[in-house]
Amino acid sequence: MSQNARYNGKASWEEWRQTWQNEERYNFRTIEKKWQQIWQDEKAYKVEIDHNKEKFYALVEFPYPSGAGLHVGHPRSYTALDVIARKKRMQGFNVLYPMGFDAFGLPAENYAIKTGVHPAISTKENIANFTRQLKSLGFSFDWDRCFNTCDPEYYKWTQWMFIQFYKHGLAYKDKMAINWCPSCKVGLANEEVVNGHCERCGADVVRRDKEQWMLAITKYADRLINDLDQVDFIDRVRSTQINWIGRSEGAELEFELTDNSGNSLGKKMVVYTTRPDTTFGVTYCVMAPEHQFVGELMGMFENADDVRQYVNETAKKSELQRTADTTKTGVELKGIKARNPYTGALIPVFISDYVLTGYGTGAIMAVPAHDQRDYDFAKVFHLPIVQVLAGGDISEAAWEEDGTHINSGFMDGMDKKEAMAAAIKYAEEHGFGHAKVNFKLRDWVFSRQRYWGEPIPMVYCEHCGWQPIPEDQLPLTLPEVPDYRPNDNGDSPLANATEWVNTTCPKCGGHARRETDVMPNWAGSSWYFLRYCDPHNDKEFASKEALDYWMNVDWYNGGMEHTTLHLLYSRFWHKFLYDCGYVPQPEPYQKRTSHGMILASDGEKMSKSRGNVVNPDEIVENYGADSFRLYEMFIGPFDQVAMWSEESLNGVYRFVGKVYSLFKKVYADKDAPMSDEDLRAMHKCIIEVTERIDQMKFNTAVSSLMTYVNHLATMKMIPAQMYATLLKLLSPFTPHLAEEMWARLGGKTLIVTESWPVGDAKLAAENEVTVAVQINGKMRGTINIAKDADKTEVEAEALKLDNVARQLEGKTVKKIIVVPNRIVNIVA
RNA sequence: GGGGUUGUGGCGGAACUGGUAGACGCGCCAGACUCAAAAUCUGGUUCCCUCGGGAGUGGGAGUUCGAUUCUCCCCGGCCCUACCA
Repeated sequence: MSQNARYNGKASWEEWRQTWQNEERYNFRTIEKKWQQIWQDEKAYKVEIDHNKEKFYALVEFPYPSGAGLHVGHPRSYTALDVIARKKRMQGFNVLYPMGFDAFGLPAENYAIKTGVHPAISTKENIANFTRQLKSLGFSFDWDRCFNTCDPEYYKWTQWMFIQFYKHGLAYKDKMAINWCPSCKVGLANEEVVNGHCERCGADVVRRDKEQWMLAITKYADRLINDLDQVDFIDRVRSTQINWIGRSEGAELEFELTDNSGNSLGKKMVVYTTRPDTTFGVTYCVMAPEHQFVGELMGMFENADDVRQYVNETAKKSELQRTADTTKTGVELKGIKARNPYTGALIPVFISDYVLTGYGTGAIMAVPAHDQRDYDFAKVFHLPIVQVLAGGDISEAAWEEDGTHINSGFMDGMDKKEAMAAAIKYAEEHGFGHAKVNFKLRDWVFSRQRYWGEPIPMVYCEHCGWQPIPEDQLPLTLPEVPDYRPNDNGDSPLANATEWVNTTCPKCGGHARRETDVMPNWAGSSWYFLRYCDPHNDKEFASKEALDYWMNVDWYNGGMEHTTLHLLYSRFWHKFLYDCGYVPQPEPYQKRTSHGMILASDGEKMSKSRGNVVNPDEIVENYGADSFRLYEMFIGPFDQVAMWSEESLNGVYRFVGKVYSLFKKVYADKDAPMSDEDLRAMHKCIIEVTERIDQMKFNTAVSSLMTYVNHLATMKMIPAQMYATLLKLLSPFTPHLAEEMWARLGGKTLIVTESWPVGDAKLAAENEVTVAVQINGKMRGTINIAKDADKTEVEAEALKLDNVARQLEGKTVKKIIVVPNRIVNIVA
């Protein structure tokens, strides 16, 4: 290591000392820059595979490099895992803590449309700015592994993986109603539609048919739920995922369609229900207006005009309009009936937009007595309501609780479980139905009619159909285009790059056209953690050796907002690669935690429009990176929302200054003795900080450090060991300060390379304890007594207290409860 | 409607498997230093009080010698999701 850099260019520690020994204030500006330079020059955080060491892979969600720069929310996650990574490193682990950029995305493209600046250029600038900001915070990333997803060397593999999906039949093209944003002129995934609005621009989303590439994530739905048992995800992430996948068990039942007299029309309407046991309460059926039978049977309907009109109205409605208004509307399909397969009864059939075409079979059997939506509909259309579950009063509302079956033929008297089994058995025996599991999860719409994304590596040949481009021709790079605007037909800007679009079929050599849609921005982030293992590999996305050594990710932290999208997609993607034999484990992340958002001091989300955004650069400039980091760890419970407070930040800043100034009291003699009390304070701090970092209780870990510093502050002189221990414990939080003071203390190596202190519980233990004395559960005083003192001795001491004697006057002691080292409760 | 999460001083928040509620920090008050201010340092700081005490962790009940912690009911905040049959 270059001693000069360490000693600010001086030849020796002694010479260097002359320059700072009279310094009053902690000059964080120069000191932080100095250490960042040293870490960079010495590649202090670079890691390689080392089979002699246990690995630890810490991961945070890589940012989208927006033009706005780093948000104070980013460092909450980054600092937390930096603290964990640094501690693990000092505990002897080979730690991989990488950073990169999720660089494809709409903002860069929208910016290009506005200004004409190519997304590649603005993205590059933004990445440079983000990198500068991240480096200014002293994170221990291995920068040699940094990459961004819009680099062809990276997306080459994203495209390669898409081809694997295609080859395994999991990528397919389908014409389907998609969410269409008329403002962005882009198809959106369900997940990108927020309350019927476009997630990005807020415009009303409408439905529109479009040929889309789809990824068959639903084929993995069961495994995405079941394999959660193999990993350690915090409860809310786990339950959110399960909820999103939305598994439900029920049955598909066939209802034969007939004319008014009960003559079969030769069509069987399949409905999905989670309660086949309630079929005796079915009084009508409903199909989605888009259901194929509606068109096919149009000629049968006596009120065909009304039906057509309703179908048209529904088609025009946006998602928002369709879901916002829960008043039931619909039209009866006059002229046809459905036959209840259990009872043989003929019941009316309706169409209504409360039945969705995308879930189940797009048709339902309605049980108004026991489903509120059916109940509401039945009230509007004056349909009979037949109770089949006992309990409740159905005169006002549906009874949605369980109850013994009544009016249910062979199921009478049964409970839910028995009746479900009986109903399904009956359906199977009579050949009109079977048990069926359904999911809310839909297949992943993988096409975007956009420019700034990975080109989908497929060509269409009139003779051979869709063909993947040969893998040795990857990457298929984005062509230059004159205009980034999607056209009103919904075609991608790539459609205008005629030369690029027209190509030859890899199979027959004839004329073919390239796919002009690009991938969604979730593509690149679905496997980036694999690339970190071996980022410069140009033969494979990562070598087997690297994947075997580094995977899984041991600890992944990120925002709750990515729980349903990124986290689910990347788990699916990884499972697919696992099935193909490309990665060693079925799950990518061993442990997933989530941090709370940082709100502005007014309790609102930080936003440009509110003008309450805190700029990290200013914080670093005014308080220093260490104070910033430490404050973000101290701000509150890590998993909960926190409000930014510059006053609290100032308190932490004072603490940093205090640690600096305590150095003046440090004994030159390293072997100076410590009192039992000092030893106790030190070991207590070691134990608490170590435990609390592991539990992500960073705020109380910092409290422990503060308590320890308060102890040091009361001492006249501080033994070097006590101060050195403080620096080591502090180093994950405030690495610059720790390095500087470590060097001033005479440390010849980076504190990063030192080992983490080990606490001794025996030394941390008090030998005298304060025991509370209560009478009837009320505090009346305390006694100081030897630890683990004899019960009778404790009782005797407690009774000796003046206050206790006074309170007990005229009362008889019935019982004395002694909790060792804690409490004495006298019951009188 | 469904799911999750949360409610403790003036504020952010501590409190291990039920055992001295308010750690730590902010703010505030007083003192020191200063012509003064900032910065820094020292002490105090849940509320009420007749200075004996009393009340107190959203509200109400319960279990217990003892409840912020466990059980039941009710009220509120925040986040996600939503006509998913």
